Amino acid sequence: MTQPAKTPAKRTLTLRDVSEASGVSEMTVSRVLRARGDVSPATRERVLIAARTLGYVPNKIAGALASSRVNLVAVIIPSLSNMVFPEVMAGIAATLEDTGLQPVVGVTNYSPDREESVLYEMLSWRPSGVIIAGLEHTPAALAMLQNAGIPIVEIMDIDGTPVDSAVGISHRRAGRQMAEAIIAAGYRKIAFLGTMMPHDHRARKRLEGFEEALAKAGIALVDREFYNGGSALLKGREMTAAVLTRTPDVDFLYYSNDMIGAGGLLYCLHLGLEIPGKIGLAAFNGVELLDG
Amino acid sequence: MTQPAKTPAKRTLTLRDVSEASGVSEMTVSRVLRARGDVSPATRERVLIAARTLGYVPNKIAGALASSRVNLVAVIIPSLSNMVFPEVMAGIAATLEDTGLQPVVGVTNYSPDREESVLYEMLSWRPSGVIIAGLEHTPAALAMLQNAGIPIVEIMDIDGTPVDSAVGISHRRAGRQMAEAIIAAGYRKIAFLGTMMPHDHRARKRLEGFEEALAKAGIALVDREFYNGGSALLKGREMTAAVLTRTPDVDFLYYSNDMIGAGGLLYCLHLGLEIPGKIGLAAFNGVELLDG
DNA sequence: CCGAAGACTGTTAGCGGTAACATATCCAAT
DNA sequence: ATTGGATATGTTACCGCTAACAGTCTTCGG
Repeated sequence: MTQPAKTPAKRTLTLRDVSEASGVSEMTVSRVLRARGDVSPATRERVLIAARTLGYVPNKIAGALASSRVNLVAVIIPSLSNMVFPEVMAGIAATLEDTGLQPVVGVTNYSPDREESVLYEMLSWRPSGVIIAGLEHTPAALAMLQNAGIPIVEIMDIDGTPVDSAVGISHRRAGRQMAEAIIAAGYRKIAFLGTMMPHDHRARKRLEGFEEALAKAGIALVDREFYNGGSALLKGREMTAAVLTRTPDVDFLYYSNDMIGAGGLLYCLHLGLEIPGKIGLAAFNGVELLDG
Repeated sequence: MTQPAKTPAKRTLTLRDVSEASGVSEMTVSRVLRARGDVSPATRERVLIAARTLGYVPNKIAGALASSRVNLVAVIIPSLSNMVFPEVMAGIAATLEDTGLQPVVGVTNYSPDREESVLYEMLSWRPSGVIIAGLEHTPAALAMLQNAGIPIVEIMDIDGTPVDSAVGISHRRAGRQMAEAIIAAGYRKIAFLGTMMPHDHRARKRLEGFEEALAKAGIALVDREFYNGGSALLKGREMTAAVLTRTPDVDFLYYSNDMIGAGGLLYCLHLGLEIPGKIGLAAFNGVELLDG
């Protein structure tokens, strides 16, 4: 079986190929391609042309091993199906844009065990840093984070103790403030509609803060409806229908996330309910929508 | 400056550390950790305990270099802010789940140049395969894909020629069928609301197919409204308002994506427009919503 | 009791780059 | 002319791990 001359047996290219094609040492090629150290313009040109002609793509695996420098940042989040996370990703990507760092996403599906294994997998690529959502981790995950010897940033929550540093908001406080605003607006028959995920600690903390503030005002939730799965308009409709049927005198619907909130809003409009007169709605996270 | 005995200067651990701690060769440790080859149960146990005690995390960079095997699959998509893409990601992740392969996402923001550089960056990690959205790429990107020597799958579109293999739907045909259905339902004053992204080829093809079918029925769009940016409820409202003001007699609104469609639907409901009597709406992609 | 066939473990030689140092070259300053 | 210091390029020794092969030690049939 012969290869046609035009397809030269396609071995993957190495620095050596470029070096031979341009008549300089591998080291010089390496310097050109990384724009490091002094290389004469003429040589640089020759090398670049050779590399481009051959279609050489550097092998970062070898480079990273040799230099023990990796331009990757591990980003570990619970999900992509709630728009908050893609938004956070976009923010991270934008920030890293001109640092030479590259985010690599890992998704845990709100499972602590998956978080642990995703983290292990990511750390085995020796990233320069870790950005991870939340402050709650398995003991093994915590140990890995502590021993990784790289910067660790825990995001989107500050109600707890960070391994290294944490940025984000207090969800407990957000829940409290939401409750206070709702009470101040005069609503009293308040229902909660949101995620049941046992491991969505941020949602849990918001609800805790919310109920705490309600309790302080001597109010309890008149109804609550939980669900599993991503945030979706349809879910919001269904859940709203369920609550309105079960508890017709409810006067406020508090959603744990924006998308089901929007679904609920759609449903209420559909029913012709007067908003915010007859019934009020609020949700957390806020796709830019509002002004029901 | 001395280190306290408890914090032993934290060098990063290697196979050698585990090998010394368990009294076997590095090779044997390697075999245990990869569950490859024969190792006696007793030895395996000792090694695993040592590894766990030390908190050893293998270095995949070195492993990949030595074995030239990488368990990564590059996934290149235009955006994360349109829910289609996170959904596709979830599907890919689920499929790869038990193959030992791991998806790595790259986002291009619909820019061909960014696609090219993201691809370059990804290929430099020598992934086992590439999954990339769309069939339109820069010449350089095409060359890289062709020369990578790994499986390339172009997804979400089949209106064109794939480098290797393509899976997805024909957006041109989808656009045509949508138009035909709308015409069949009796609507005639049809407006288009959607993305202006010059490089969203799928949206473009849908619109082309749509107009093609309209033309065949002797109909032209009565209005069109374009925008930039992610799909968002608010945008849908604004655009819908603009169209309804500019072209009051419009009887059908065709949105290029589901989220702005939902925003438009909200707005129409808000106005109290009768749907689908007075005005019809349709959108592409479909977050599970429907039944306006 | 010997040799062959497992079963287990060790040794050696890279994988494809880069850090660090060594070696030219060339030119200005003495 | 000599020298010192840029400037430009090459050499060497790994980075941490694994493929391939080379033992060593049992076990077992004849």
